[in-house]
Amino acid sequence: MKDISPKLIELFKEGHCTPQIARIAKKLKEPSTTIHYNIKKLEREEKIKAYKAVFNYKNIDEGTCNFILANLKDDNYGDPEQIASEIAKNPKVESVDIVTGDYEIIIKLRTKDNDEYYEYMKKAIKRFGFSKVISMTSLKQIKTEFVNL
Amino acid sequence: MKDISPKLIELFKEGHCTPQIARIAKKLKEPSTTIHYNIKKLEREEKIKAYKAVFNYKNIDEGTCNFILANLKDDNYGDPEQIASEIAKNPKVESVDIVTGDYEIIIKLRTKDNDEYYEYMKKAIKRFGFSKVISMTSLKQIKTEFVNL
DNA sequence: TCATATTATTGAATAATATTCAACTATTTA
DNA sequence: TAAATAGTTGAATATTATTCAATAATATGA
Repeated sequence: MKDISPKLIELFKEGHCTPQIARIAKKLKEPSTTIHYNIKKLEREEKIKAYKAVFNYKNIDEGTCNFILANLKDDNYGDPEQIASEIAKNPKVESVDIVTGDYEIIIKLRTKDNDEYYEYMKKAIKRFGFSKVISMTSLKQIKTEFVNL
Repeated sequence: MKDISPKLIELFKEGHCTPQIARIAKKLKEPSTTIHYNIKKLEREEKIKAYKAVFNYKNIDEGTCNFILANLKDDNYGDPEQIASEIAKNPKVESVDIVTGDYEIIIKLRTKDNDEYYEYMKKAIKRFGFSKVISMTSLKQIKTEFVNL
């Protein structure tokens, strides 16, 4: 047995997919060469970043989802981008934004359960120098990544 | 001229992509039939929801991104899911979650600019019966949908 | 424990699909 | 309005996914 699934999930989170030209062509009632041309154009213009999969996170051991609003300690206040890039490296982190308002950073984090979430927070507060932090746990996800659940 | 791009972007937001089995096979150094089998298994088990594109939103007229935290008026308080589903229908809405904490709903909204954002808010507050609302504008996106920008 | 059933792996054959190409059309530019 | 550029398209080709059948590994149950 070759436990390939976790590797596939990892690859699919970021890319390793490709457009279905024939199906789109049929749907839009255009020749597939026309669709092909237009997709390549979108890619050339860098409008498309990646082709990837969206998961039923409950079914892949990432059933817990939290929005974390954080402030940085004064030491790091000047360079939030650097910190944000570090945060982004974690594969459990779905998104990282630097935002306006009472908090500087919003992290969307997907973990297996509350234990894993707690472990993340414990380390993150120390490592990234968060000062004020609040979390909002997603009780119900209606739409993610533009996909209705 | 056939202005196909907007239609493609719409389709790619939700799906119309497919895995690149051959490339994954090469990467993982496994036969493509093995990769194929394992992907189909993930789909059968409903672990994969969709295959879609991620965009450089700045390049597709969705350069403005806001996190909206909202409370519902007492009238709707009992059925936030119904409201959330309505909110999710808007293609500018990337995600909708019902969450713990001071606010009931988090919306991630992508608009062309602040004007479009303002128009959305004006209508949304009325239509969905938001009471307290705060917005956090994303000044810099480091990672979205698991994809580093 | 061992027989049987189920699940997983894989190479070879086939079917489906993307890609290239060249001719043509529409649009933009100067 | 001529020339250049960008977009459309059918036919040919190259890639790739899919099916299939054989085999191997693992799980199940008496």
